[in-house]
Amino acid sequence: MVGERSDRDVDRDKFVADCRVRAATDLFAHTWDPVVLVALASGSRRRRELRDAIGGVSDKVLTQALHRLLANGLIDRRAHAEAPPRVEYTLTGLGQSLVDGPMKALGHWANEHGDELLDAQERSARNVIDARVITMAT
Amino acid sequence: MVGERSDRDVDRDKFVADCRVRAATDLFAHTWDPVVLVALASGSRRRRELRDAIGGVSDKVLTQALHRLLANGLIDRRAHAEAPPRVEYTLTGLGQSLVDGPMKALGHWANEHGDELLDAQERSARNVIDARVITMAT
DNA sequence: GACGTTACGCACCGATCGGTGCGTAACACG
DNA sequence: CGTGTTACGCACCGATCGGTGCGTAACGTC
Repeated sequence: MVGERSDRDVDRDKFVADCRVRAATDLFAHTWDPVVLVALASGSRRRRELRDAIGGVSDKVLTQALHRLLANGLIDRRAHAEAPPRVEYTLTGLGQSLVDGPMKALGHWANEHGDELLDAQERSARNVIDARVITMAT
Repeated sequence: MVGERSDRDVDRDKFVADCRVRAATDLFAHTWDPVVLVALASGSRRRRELRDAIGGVSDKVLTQALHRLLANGLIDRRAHAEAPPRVEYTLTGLGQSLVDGPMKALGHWANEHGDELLDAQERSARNVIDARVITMAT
């Protein structure tokens, strides 16, 4: 969402209470962006290493994620003139601050309340299933 | 993303490093969900109040957001048998903990580093424009 | 000289996201 | 009895998301 900001977003920002926080939450909008950040939290990695470490990301989408993170100034890209090509991605100071602050807080919250969250999700999933069964039974 | 979890997600969870954190970041995946949460941080609100306070949300999408937040156990819904109908949405303990912890941290980060983020975004946007101008000029 | 590796790019695709517009049940008011 | 309000539901739509598959430039290896 961020990174493909259009001009009309300026208008939209008038309406939402705190557009700064909006810009921040948008950093989590894409599935793999936060995952890449935590993968880079332990140091710089090559593109292939990232892909393997994360697992389940398609090549194209990883590229897009890296492009967004670069555009947002959260990571750095260093290409070495070798063969086969070697490209290293690293957290910038900004990216590091995001990982150390909000994402760490999110991790703590997930550890403490993750079970509650999953329980609630399961419960509502069961309710949906129950409702489905009932409607099919009648 | 969460709330419409399919069965194959169980397979996917094997790959991603920390699926707890994934479940947490997914809470920010939908544009308006976090906004609704901060709107409810100051106390319970009616659906219409939410819509007006946020501004720019379509009626349908607000409903979907509320459904997800309910399914995730982050908010409560209390319907009063009146006319016109009156429905109050409130943060649950879980929702409150999410707002007080991670989202507050995100707010702090946005206040401190929001400008850096916007600067980086603007810079990359200008580069894209420049590249476009160059290609059009040639 | 064929083959593998790396880091991409590009075309195509189904699924999902968010928005618009319209309908509705229940009641209150004039 | 027509009008307004509230909290939805539903159909339709363009845009975007993430995935798959294929191509490629540059080099080392056998």
